[in-house]
Amino acid sequence: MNNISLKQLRYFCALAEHGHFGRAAEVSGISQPALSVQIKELEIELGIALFERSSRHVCLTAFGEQVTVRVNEILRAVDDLYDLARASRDRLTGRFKIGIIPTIAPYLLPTVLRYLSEEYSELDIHVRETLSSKLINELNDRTLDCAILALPIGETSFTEFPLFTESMVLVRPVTSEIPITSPEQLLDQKLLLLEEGHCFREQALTFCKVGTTRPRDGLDGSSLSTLVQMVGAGLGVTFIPEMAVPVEVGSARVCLNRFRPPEPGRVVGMIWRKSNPLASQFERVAEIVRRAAEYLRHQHRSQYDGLGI
Amino acid sequence: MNNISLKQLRYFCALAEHGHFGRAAEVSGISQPALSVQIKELEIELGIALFERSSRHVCLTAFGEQVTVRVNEILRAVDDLYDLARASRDRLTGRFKIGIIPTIAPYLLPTVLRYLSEEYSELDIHVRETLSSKLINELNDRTLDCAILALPIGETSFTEFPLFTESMVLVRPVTSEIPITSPEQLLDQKLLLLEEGHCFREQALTFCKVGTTRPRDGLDGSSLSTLVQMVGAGLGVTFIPEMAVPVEVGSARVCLNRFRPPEPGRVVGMIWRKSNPLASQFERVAEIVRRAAEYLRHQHRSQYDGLGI
DNA sequence: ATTATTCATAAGAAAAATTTATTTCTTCTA
DNA sequence: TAGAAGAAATAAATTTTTCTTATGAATAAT
Repeated sequence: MNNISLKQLRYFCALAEHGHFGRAAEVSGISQPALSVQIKELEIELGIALFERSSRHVCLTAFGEQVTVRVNEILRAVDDLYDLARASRDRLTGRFKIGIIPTIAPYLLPTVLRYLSEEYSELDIHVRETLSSKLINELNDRTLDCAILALPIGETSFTEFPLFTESMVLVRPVTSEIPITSPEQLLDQKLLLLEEGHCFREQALTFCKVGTTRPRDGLDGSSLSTLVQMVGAGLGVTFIPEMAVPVEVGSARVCLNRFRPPEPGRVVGMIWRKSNPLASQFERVAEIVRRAAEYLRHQHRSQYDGLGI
Repeated sequence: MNNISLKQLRYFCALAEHGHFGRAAEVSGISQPALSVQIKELEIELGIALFERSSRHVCLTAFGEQVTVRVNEILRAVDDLYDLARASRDRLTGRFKIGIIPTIAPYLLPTVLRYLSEEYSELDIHVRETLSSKLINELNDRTLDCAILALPIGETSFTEFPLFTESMVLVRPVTSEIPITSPEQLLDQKLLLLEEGHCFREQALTFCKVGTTRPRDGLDGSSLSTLVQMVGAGLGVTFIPEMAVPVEVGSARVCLNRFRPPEPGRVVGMIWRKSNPLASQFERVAEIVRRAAEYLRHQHRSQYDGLGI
């Protein structure tokens, strides 16, 4: 019930090369008898002689010659594994699946992808955009490697890496003259929100000190873009995250207001499974994402000016 | 100074397939701890994790996935070695180098090659035609696998396999009316011989009871064909081996005479190194050569009729 | 003949792989 | 929330494999 071993194959190559048991053994760092035995074992295992021994020379049989070619390929392939490992150890390679929530994706993703592919040229990046809860499931399923979403998640199996803090901005019709005195008051001005499931919805409601359970009046939008357009049409007011402002507020006839500190907002971060062996690599990835976000924020900071509430 | 082993790679594949240490171990016919240890060793050796372990699942890392493909190829290549061995064990394959002396080659070779390639379709046959002494050197050098020549050689390191006995035939000009009473007498009729080195020359001289050392008169020919043509031109007489008759005696104006039994002749046989692992195969080869020669002899037996001396 | 070279074999030693038993951690359940 | 069950890691002991040293046998060189 024995089997060919790589050791035997390496010994075989040494002997094929040197044509001399003693020398091949020396090169292989073992004694001559050890080599003799292993070669013999290999021949027994294959059931056919690899070498022709005579007192003066040791040389390959025709079969041995055929084997040499193949064995060299095998050993090269094995050595390639080491190379592959070395390459993978230092830098992320292969497929990399990143999840991101819809209230961040459109604004952050273009820059992040640019930054990432600059840093990891060989990385095959796949993006999945969906709600936090699904991202978390997919992370647990190993369908995703990491996800960018609002912290905290509160699962002990994940590492949470905070990227940046993002303020909420109030979006009102340009015609609106009503002064705002308190967050709660906004509810009376028809607060438009994202559909159930979006964490940003919950964050907005929390800010307004309203429980999630309270029934809404059915004006939920499926995207921030839709919400802003609705506000522009005078249907109500809404919040959007700071980062969405440059993209969503352009054509719409709305005005923006920042809040007085402490501004309402959320922590956006990256998470991954603690058990993922690439965990250490992910910190580098997260850092790149952070820088991408910082760059974006810097770009846009000047483009609008809000009034404190 | 440890190294990857094929065992580890097989275990790796089992685990990659089953995603469960216990089950993979069972399939591999070892205990779970043994598998755990070997996988860990492999990961340590590569310096990077192959699997992501968590309480519920064991699954490949991105790196592990890359490795799977390569390892499968490696294991397949190793298994191919077994197949190759099995194929080579029962039948001769690969390159097969056969030597043959010039006084046999042209007559025997076409038939032998046909017979051989019929029997061993995958055999890559190389032929070397030269003098016995060179053939023997090349056999010792392992440049040749076997040789067909006149026996005996008298080297203990070779196996001598007799193929057939071949008579010498006397070739005289058709005009010759001189009766031949003894072999010695032929020398006076200008005996034409092959150049120094050809064993057939020595065999002829031996028959005429003349030592090799005696200086010749410079009419040596380089081939049997030349000799026969010279005889036809009336320059003398010669011997040729029986087998050469159908090829060499056609256009030439010569007549042939067989000798009275016991006919002079030589034993043609095949030799190979005793140490060659394919020795057993060579007996089969020799048998095929023998059959080829027999066929030839049968074909030609009727084509001429000699007169006993 | 004698010596040297070279591979094979044998027996004991070292190293590696494996087993059983146990621990740790997580998840599932009552 | 305690406890049981499942799964992998670890530990210690054992078996298997590989290796080393010593020796033998065959052949070639002196």
